[in-house]
Amino acid sequence: MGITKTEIFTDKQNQIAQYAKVLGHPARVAILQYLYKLNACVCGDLVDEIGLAQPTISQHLKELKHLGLIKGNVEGTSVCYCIDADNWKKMKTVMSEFLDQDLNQKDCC
Amino acid sequence: MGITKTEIFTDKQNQIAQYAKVLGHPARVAILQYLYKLNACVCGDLVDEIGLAQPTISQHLKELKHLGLIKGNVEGTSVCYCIDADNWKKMKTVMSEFLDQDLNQKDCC
DNA sequence: TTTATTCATTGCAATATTACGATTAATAGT
DNA sequence: ACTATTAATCGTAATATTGCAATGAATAAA
Repeated sequence: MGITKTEIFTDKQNQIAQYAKVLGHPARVAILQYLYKLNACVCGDLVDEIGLAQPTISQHLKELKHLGLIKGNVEGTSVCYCIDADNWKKMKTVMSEFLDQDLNQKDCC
Repeated sequence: MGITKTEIFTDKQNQIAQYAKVLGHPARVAILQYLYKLNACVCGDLVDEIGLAQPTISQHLKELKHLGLIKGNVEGTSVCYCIDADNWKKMKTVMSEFLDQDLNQKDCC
C-alpha cells in the first residue's frame, strides 16, 4: 500500500535500503558529486549547477542531511553545504559489505 | 510531479541512481542476501523466507531481473532464481567508484 | 482429463516521491 | 526602516511505489 513493511526485516537490511534509497535519485547523486568536486564547502549555486528549481534542490538537500551524508552551515544569507566525511565512511562500510557478498561465494546455476 | 527529470543528468548519474534505487527496498536487499546465502540456485520459497505475499515477492523479483541482478530458470512448475554474477560485478564497479570519491578528497569545512 | 502446484499478471487502494509556484524567514546592505 | 538576496517551508499536482486479493498460465501428478 505504498508503505514499506520495515518490521519484517533486519536492522541491517533496513539500513542498507535506507542508504540506497537516498542515493536512488540522480539529483542527489549529482549534488554529492558536486560537493565532492569542489572539495571545500559550497553554497547554494547547486541550483544553477543542477537544472532544478530551488525548492526541489532544497528538498533533496534535506533528505541528504536527514541521513547525515551532508551538513550545512549558515553563512549570512546563504548556506554552505559539505560532505559529512564520517557518515560517508559509515555508509561506505555498510554498502561495501553488502556489495562484497559475492567474494565469499561460489558459482551457482 | 512524481517523475524524475533524467534528461538533465549524465548517464553515469542515472545509472548509479538506478542501481541504488533497486537496492532501496529491504525486501529486495533480503532477496539478494538469501540468494547469495544459498549459493546454489533457489526456488520460490522466498515467499516463505521473507514475510510478504507471493505477488509482492514476484514484483520485487521482476525489478531485480529487469536490472539484470538476478536470473530465473523455469524448472517444472517452479522457477529457480539466482544471482547474475557478471552483472553484480558491473554494479559493484559502478557503485564502488561512486562510494570511493572520498579517497581523492581533502577535508572541507 | 482432472487436479494440484507454482508463479506471473491484473486491478486496485493506500501511501510516497518528485517537482514547482507562492510564500515566509532571516540576514545583509543601503 | 527599506530593499535585495538566499534558502526553507507550504501547498498542490502528477506520477511512482508498495502491497495484496483475484485471476490466469503452465506444468506435473493422479
